[in-house]
This record gives sequence, C-alpha cells and structure tokens, in this order.
Amino acid sequence: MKTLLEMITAEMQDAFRKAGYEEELAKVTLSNRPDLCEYQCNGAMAGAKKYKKAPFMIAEDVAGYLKDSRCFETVDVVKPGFINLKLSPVFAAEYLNEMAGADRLGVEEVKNPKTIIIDYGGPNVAKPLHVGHLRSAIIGESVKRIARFKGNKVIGDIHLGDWGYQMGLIITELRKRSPELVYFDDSYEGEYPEEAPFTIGELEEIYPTASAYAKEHEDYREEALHATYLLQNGHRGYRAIWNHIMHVSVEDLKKNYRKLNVEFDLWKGEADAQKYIPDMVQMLKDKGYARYDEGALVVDVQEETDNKEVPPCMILKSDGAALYDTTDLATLVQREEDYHPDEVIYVVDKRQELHFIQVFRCAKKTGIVPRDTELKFLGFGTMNGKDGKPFKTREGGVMRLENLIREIDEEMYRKIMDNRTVEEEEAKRTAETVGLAAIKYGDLSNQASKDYIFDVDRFTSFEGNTGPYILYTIVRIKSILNKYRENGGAPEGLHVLPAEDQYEKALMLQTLRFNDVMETVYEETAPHKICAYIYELANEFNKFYHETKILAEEDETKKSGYIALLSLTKRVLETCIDLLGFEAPERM
RNA sequence: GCGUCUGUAGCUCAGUGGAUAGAGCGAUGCCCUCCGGAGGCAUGUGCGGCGGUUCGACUCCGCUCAGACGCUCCA
Repeated sequence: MKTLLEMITAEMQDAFRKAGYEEELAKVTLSNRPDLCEYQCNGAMAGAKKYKKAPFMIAEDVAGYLKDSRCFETVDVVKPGFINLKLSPVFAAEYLNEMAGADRLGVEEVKNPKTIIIDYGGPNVAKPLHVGHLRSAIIGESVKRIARFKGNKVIGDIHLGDWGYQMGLIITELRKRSPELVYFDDSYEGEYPEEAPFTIGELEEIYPTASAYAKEHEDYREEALHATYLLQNGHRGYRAIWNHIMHVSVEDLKKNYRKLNVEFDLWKGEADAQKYIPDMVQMLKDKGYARYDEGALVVDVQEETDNKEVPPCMILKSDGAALYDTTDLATLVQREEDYHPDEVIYVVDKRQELHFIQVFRCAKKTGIVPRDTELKFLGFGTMNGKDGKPFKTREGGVMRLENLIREIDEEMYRKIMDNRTVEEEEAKRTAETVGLAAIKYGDLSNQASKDYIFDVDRFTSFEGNTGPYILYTIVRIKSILNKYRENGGAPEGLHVLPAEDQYEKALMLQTLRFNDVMETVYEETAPHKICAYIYELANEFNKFYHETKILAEEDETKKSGYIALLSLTKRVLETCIDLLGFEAPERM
C-alpha cells in the first residue's frame, strides 16, 4: 500500500494541478509545528516567484480544491503561505486498519529487487572479538534485515581476516614452543591429526605473545614472514595448522555472534579469494591497467575531478606478495562469479574509506565489476568510553566483546531482580534479552558514521531513549493484551476506530508514520531513524496509556478500538526492533 | 603539508531549505500514582566564529577556529 505521505501528496498534487500550478510544488511533509497542524505543504512559497503571485494567494487557490478531500479534517492557509493540514480521524483509522491487514504492515517491496552482498570487513581469526567488532556486526545485521524487509536478496559475508601475517606469527610461535609436532617435520608424509594442538584459549594467548615478540626480534619477524610465505604457497604442514586455526576460531566466533543475534550467510575469508589473484593480476597487466612503480605493481585511480591526491591501488608489493587491496579486489572477482551482485555494501571502520575508494575505482575502471554495480562504503565511527577516548578496560587494555556483554547482562540482571520477584532462571534469560537490546539500541540510535560514547549506565537505563525503555513499552502492551484475553476478549480481527481525543489521535498519527519512516530508513541506510521513530512511538503510547482507561472502558466498542490500536502499535514496535536485531521478552 | 569527517543545552544525542531549534540524563518545583510507579507539567541554558546564496539557512557555498581521523609495499 502507499505510504501516508504518498497518499496525501497525491491529493495535494491534484489540488495544485486543478488550481493551475505545477505538481512539483505539492510536497507534503510532517509538520514541524505540531501545535498548528499535523502535516504541512510549503509549495506556495516556493512557487511565488515563478507565478509572480503572493504565496498566500496561491495557497488559498490550492486549499480551495482540498476542502472536499476525504483525507483532511482541516486545511488552513497561514501567514506567508503555509498550507496546514490535519488528518481526518476517519481516514486515519481506515489507514491503520488497512496496515493491520496488509503484509509487512503495508510496506511495499522494492520494484526491482536487488542482490546485495554485505561485507562485514570481518574479524581476524585467532584473535578474540573485541569492541571494535561490535559495530560492524550490529550495524551490518540491521542493514541486512532492513534490505530484506524491502524485498531484496541479501547475502551477509563475515569476510574473515584469515590469510595474513598473523597466521605466520602463530605458526612460528607454535614451532618455537612445540618443535616436535609433526607439522614441522618436513619428511612427514602421513595424515595430520584431526585434533588441533591448541584450544581457542591458547590460540588467543599465542597471537599477542608472538606479535609482541616479533616487534622486538627481527629474526623472529623474518621467520614469521617466511612462514606466511610458505603457508600461502602450499606448505602441507602449515596448511594443516591453518585448518586447525580456522576450525577452532570459527567455532568460537559462531558462538559469540550467536549471542549477539547476528548471522552470516557466508563465512568466506581472504583465503578464499587467493585463487582468483593470479588471473586477475594477469588481466590487469594484459589490458594495460597496471604499471610498475618502484618495483610494486599498481593501478592508478586518480581522477581529474579530485582535489586531493589519491594514491594508486597497490596490487603487488615489490617482493611479489599480495596486499589487502589485492584481496578485496579478488573477492569482488569471486562475488561477481558466484552471485553477480547489484550492490555490495562494506560495513567497516570509517578510517578505511580511502582504501575502499581506491578499490572501488580500480574495480570499476578495470571491469572487475560492471559499471552499474553499486559499491557502497558504510563507514562507522569509533566506539569511545566516557572519557571520549577509544573504549578500553579499566586496566587500559582492549575490551573483549564477551566481557562487555557479560558486564551489561549482569547489570541488567541486578535491575530485574531489584524490580520484582522473578525466578532466577527467567531473570537471567530476560537479562540477556534486555542486555542485548541495551547494547544494540545504544549503538544504533547514533548515526553510524559518527563516533559515539558507550555509556553502560545510560544504555541500560529503563528511562529515556534506550533499548530497555522500548522493550518495557512492548511488555506493557503485551500485558494489557493478555489481560484482555484472560477476560474472554479476542484481540484479533478488531478494528481501529476514529480517534476521540488528542492522546489517541497522537498515538494513531505516530503509528501511521511507520511506512514513511521505513522508506527513509531504507533509502538512507539509516537504522538510527528507526530508533528515533520507535522512541517517539513508545512515548505516545505511554502518554495515551496514562490518560486512558483501556480495560476499564465500559463501552465495549470503544474498548475494542483501543485494543486494535494497541495490537497494531505492538506489531509496529516489534517489527522495528526485529529490524534493529533484537527482541522483547514476555515479562521484565 | 594535503585531504576527509565532526562541532547544536552542563552531559549524551536528534533535527526533512521554512513558522517559536528538540529529546533524554542531570538540577529545581509541582501533579498523577489506576490496566505494570519505567507517567505528566513547569523553570533554565544552545546551532564554534565571520561572510555569501535565498522571500527564508542548524541545514547549501566560501573563509576561519577547534577536535578526530587518513594520506602507495601492515590490515
């Protein structure tokens, strides 16, 4: 179904046309003066110059043709030339009922569904997830759900960092500690053990140790680099270790992402792109895109319109090794072969923007992806602590994701136990549900591209613009609907009735906005606008709730209208939080 | 040095070229306290600065100040 703005804009266009003005002026927006009206059109002012006519006159002409519209209760022309609109309560109720009966609450799918790949600029294997990985997971998951909701085919690829120097480091450190392992015996020709010679815990300790050691010891570093080289060139034993590392790491990663309610369709990584590199490099050379610069193979991506220098895209180092430019390009080759995506969205730290500009340009220029493939960079800002500096543990180290989640869950658990007496088991589960909402909402309610301050106290609060507040509102509605059911009522199939007071109308108007909000959210890839919307919606509900006796209403018809409105509000809220990537408990 | 991004209330953040720039937290004082005491009202402070475009600018453009970040062989 059409969004509300589309419907009333159509009415407005009709009126502009009938009054002899061009339709383009007939843009209707949400009012910024709720005391005066609900929706407004400012087109008369914009048209004043063109028609050499006072805006007020134009507005009056147009308003004359709106008097009979079924959409509006009032149409006022004000001061310079504003056309102020109030929605007809009957029309609003009709719209809401239509929403309630439609698929996806009336949100239309896109006309031409796209195949979209989301690249989460993945974590490195063998390193624990830390807070830096939180944002790409949370934002990517939400963007994925939003795009799917609009009818696109979306493929999420974690895109692991599984092929670089860190692998060489781990192998080297492992060799130093246990040189007797068969992987290091070059004469060994048998099968390698199925069991990995380390646990995830050990792995997580090995990497930082090796990394630190290599910085201090040049020969060790050389060895690690050589091990990396051997691995990448098919050393049997190293390849076996690599398989172990992957297996152990991925299992652990899956466990952690499951806790975040984040899912990937693909667990590809840099290693998967390797086999595409040689042909790609050859192509770049053959077609004359690549040139040698100080021994390195590069592709120029500078464009005439640039007002700054854009360094060339580096394909091979002077020693012949591939780099991350190379891998990202080869990954695009692979994706083109496997999925032929219409769009690839990279949800990565915004500091990588220049790198992706280079890769995108190179991919387009050299035909690795077709011209009309959209390559989007969705850069997110840094998650800072309360001091405004990058988030750290109290000791100043990198905060592990598990610990952060545990901290939040414990805080939620305390609050839930304080509040009311629930079984410990339920409180624990609820704490996890609410805790996740607190984290995700805290992150997503900020614009993705900006740095933000992660404030545990604020995010876990049940008051204000927080996840828990939204969940509380949903739980409250659920509770009312359950009571209604217990008293023999059936919330299903009821109809919303025209609003009779301002609180009911306000709640209806806010609920109505859902489709328009989703339009904007999708077009702008802006999950934070969902947050802003449901916060307002929750507020409107709570005001309505406070002013209205719902279950105690004696007029059964009226009561059924309230229940229908609450059911719909609940569905809108639940749909929205699902798009944000979390859910509401039954009680809290 | 060059470039990108950010700058809105004491703090954390919204804000679609339009009318009187909004929330939350914190502060002060009230009200409600009933289907879940996570509710409502009132008071106070603000668009970094200077110009320009426009009938109209937090929003677009230029300059300037401040902060963050990035600038070929690590990702």
